[in-house]
Amino acid sequence: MSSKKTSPRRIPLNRERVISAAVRLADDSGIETLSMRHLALELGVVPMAIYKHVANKEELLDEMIDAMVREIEPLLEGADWKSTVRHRILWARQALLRHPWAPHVIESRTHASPIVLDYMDSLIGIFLNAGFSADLTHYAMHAIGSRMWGFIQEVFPTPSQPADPESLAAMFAEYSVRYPHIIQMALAASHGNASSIVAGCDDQIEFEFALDILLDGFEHLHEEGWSSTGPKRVNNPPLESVKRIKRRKDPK
Amino acid sequence: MSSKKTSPRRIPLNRERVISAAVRLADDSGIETLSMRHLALELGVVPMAIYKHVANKEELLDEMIDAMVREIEPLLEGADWKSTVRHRILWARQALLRHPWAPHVIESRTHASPIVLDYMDSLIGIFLNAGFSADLTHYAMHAIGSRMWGFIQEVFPTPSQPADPESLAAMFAEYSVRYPHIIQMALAASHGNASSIVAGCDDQIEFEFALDILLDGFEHLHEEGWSSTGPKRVNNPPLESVKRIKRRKDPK
DNA sequence: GGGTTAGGCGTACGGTGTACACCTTGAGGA
DNA sequence: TCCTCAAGGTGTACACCGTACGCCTAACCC
Repeated sequence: MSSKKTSPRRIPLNRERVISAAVRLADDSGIETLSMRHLALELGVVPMAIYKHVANKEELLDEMIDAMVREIEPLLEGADWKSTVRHRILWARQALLRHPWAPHVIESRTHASPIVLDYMDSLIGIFLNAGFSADLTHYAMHAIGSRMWGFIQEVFPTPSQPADPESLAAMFAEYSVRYPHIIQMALAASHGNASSIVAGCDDQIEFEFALDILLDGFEHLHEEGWSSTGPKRVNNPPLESVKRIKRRKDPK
Repeated sequence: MSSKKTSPRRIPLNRERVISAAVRLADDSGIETLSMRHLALELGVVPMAIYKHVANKEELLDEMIDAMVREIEPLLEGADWKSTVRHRILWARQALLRHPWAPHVIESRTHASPIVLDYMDSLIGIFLNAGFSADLTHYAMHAIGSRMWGFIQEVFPTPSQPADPESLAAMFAEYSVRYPHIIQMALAASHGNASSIVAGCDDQIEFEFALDILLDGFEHLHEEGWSSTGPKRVNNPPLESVKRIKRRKDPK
């Protein structure tokens, strides 16, 4: 057909193609099936070929997180700190929802890349530019924790329910006596519909619930001149939060 | 020497010994070196011998978490809900600090064991018995997230610093221009001592900081009759938190 | 004393990340 | 036109992992 020169020549791999293929593979098939061998298969290449573009798997995972962070929208200008932070984090959440593997990978990182540091720096800057003390900003950042990346740790997902109705009813009955509070709470979450207990959670609402409690808390502490070494001066009767948050010993 | 009957007979393995050896190995050498082969070596036994007492590694990890949860002190009676929850969680934190591997393992669990469900049920019970609606309790539990286990997600730990002073100074200078806000915050955290930026964090204080903001937030919402479907009736001018926390669309 | 069985042993398989040596190919210079 | 060189794909091999499967031994019970 065509000349031998052009047709069988494969377009060469490069770093970007490796990374985007890894992201796509993790998006589609889950992070647990992302092995160097699978990725190589996907790229039509032998496993070791990947190592010509990426030092090792850890570096590949680092790059995947960078790619995700780059999807987070830039700051909106001119708004107050609270809605700026809020929008930023909810945008991060949108980016993260496209990549379900991201929380797990983020948790396994041992260091932050420049891209990640840029993101954190700009988030910190929102607080500082709003007049927050560096002290309070520091604590606020820790309190936000993984929320700054748009996720919270959903440890121990709700147990899987049996499919057939009768064993589901049996399980429900057993749980009702052994874990009455869990059942009571779960029923409220699913609006009293026992058959859809698991489906009752709305991740977005739950996420914003805790986020807003924290932002409101930061706001109060900021207004009252909070400091980690104890309240400096409090004109009004101190709020519960100000009384509470100070140095403490172990619960023992 | 002694009779052949008694001396060479090894005390047989059992489930408890396997689990406690695994916990000890993870405590001492880190979770990443806890392989079935290493554990077998530790027990003076061949790897496959372990499988006579534990179905597989996942079950072993489940049991390790159960062992950790059992170390959490029982509820103290008679106190108000807030300090009960607070003490409970700070106790959980104490148990967890003895086992640095626990957060990572907890995150990797796919289902909750009866022991874990017991713990969650009793925690939920504190809220419900204090008159919290099941609705608010549900959201509060999600907001607490991994804090109920005594940890928060410290994603991206502070980058490791070079040991020798001059390259540390160079790194500091580079960071100061590229990540000015991070440096400003870090300096405050280490009380202005640039040489101990990393050591500046006090995990316990940070943990209690966010915990107390959340508990105070729950308290306010409870007092004001919060509901996930919107505030039912608010006599006083609504707090910022009440105005804020209601159904919202995506940030888009 | 014969059978049963709990529990430790040995081998083997398929998976992983990746070190290392080799080979192919296209580009650039003489 | 030929040689050289480096970028990049290939193949083999190693150490590690979890664990399936079959065997063997010792203690116990009838």
